Amino acid sequence: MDGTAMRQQCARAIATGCLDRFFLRVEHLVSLSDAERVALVATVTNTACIPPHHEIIRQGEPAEALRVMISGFACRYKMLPTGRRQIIGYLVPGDAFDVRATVLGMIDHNIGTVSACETASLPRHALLDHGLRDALRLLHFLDNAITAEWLINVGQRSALERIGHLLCETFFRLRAVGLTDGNECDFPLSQGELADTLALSSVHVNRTLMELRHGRLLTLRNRRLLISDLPALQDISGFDPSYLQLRSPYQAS
Amino acid sequence: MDGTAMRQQCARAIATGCLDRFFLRVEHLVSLSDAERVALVATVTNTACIPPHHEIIRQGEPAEALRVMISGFACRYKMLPTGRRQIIGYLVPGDAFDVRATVLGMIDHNIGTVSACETASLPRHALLDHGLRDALRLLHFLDNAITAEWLINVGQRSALERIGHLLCETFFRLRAVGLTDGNECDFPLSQGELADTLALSSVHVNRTLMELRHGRLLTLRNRRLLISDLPALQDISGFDPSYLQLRSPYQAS
DNA sequence: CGACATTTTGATGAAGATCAAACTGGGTGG
DNA sequence: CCACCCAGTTTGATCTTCATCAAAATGTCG
Repeated sequence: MDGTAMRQQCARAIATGCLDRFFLRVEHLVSLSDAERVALVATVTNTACIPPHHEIIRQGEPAEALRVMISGFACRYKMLPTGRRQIIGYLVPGDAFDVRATVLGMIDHNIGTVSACETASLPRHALLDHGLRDALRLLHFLDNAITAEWLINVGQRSALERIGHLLCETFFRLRAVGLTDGNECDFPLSQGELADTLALSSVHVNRTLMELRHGRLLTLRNRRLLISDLPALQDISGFDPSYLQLRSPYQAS
Repeated sequence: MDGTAMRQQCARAIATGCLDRFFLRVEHLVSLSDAERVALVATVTNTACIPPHHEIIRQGEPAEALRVMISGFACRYKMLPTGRRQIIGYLVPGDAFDVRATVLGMIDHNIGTVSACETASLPRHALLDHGLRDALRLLHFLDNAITAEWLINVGQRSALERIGHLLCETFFRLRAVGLTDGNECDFPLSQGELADTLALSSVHVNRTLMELRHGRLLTLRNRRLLISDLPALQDISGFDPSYLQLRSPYQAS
């Protein structure tokens, strides 16, 4: 159950496919050659497995390499002196932890796992390649766009809309890296975590989820999300995927 | 009263000091040589004066140059289909409109003036200089950090804390570019604009401002902000300026 | 099985929204 | 200089959404 031990223990070589989701993600933005992909996989210095509900990065900790999600869900968050927590973003497979860390040498928020996660580390020098450098910049722009959308979500939308919007967003992001199965996907967030994300109480999240279920829009059970009527869900939650910058087959609903 | 006409009319040469606030801002992050500063001023292609409450950039509009605020307040915002508006950031003198525009060729939100504004445009090629390129990257990181802080503000803080936090933030930002006068500064936002920023109703903003006034923390009158007790204001609003990345004399309270 | 986290349900309370109207104050034109 | 206008501010009354508190039900995993 000890995190450090667990990480070391799991730092076995992960198959060559460890960056596959990352490549899928990146190729929504730029094209990489086979040679570039192979070279990049070769630079992976470290892989780690982290158990669920475990802190990976503490705010301000030095972090020069770029870490990439291989599998699992993690979240960025900040704590307030009152003990309240605001989750400011999710990391899904293929996402980079924080592109800024490669410049600033640290991350200005905490990152913790939601489900069990595997990560890979790319050393800074591996990121200088032109195509990849551009892609990372665009990925960072995207983080930005998502945070702004969350601000709008929390600021202007009702509980029902907020939940619907987050579920749409996550579904689209997972679909973009090939992690959906029809209209289903993994969704390991507890209602308490949803609450910390959407600035609602977990009780209200619960009641709103039931409302969505009774409206036959979606079911969220056993860490699995099934969206029964995506267009309707997008409609009631005001979700427009264009800010996610996904390539066409995934862009449209 | 017509904006386009007004812009053309005002597109006179603005004195060589037009980037002074921008340089003050940038030099919190990197050092520029005199030569670099002179060269940069020489590349300014356009200056404009825009009247108050006027849209400058509409979402998606092409915008390749980097525009910089010379004077005045402007805001970034997005509209929802319901007609509600969320302001997602403010631009004060010395700020760049949107660093991403120089890469993406467009801005993904609207920008409008709050008070009358002057802006300068720097063509893309002028930004390749190494020191400045780094600075722009850091400025972009900063936009990020501010947006995340706003998400926390709207998500987790009470009306009183939210208003106090925004006022502290703005005061610090203005002080960093030499636009404060003791514990006073210009603050041209209406209560309705504060409401759209903080996700509150303007009625509630009004009542909360009075509460702050009665608590002898600050006065906001005639578009002018006077913070009577900055440490106390920071304290009640949970404001920690470190995310603004300002150099030391302005860093501490 | 038993401990523990998570979900569900109920009852009550509070922060802030909404609606409506009066008041203020600066700017304009006569 | 005054009358007027319009935007913004202030005040009051009422309503809604969501938070909080508490406890029961369900599920999970060693």
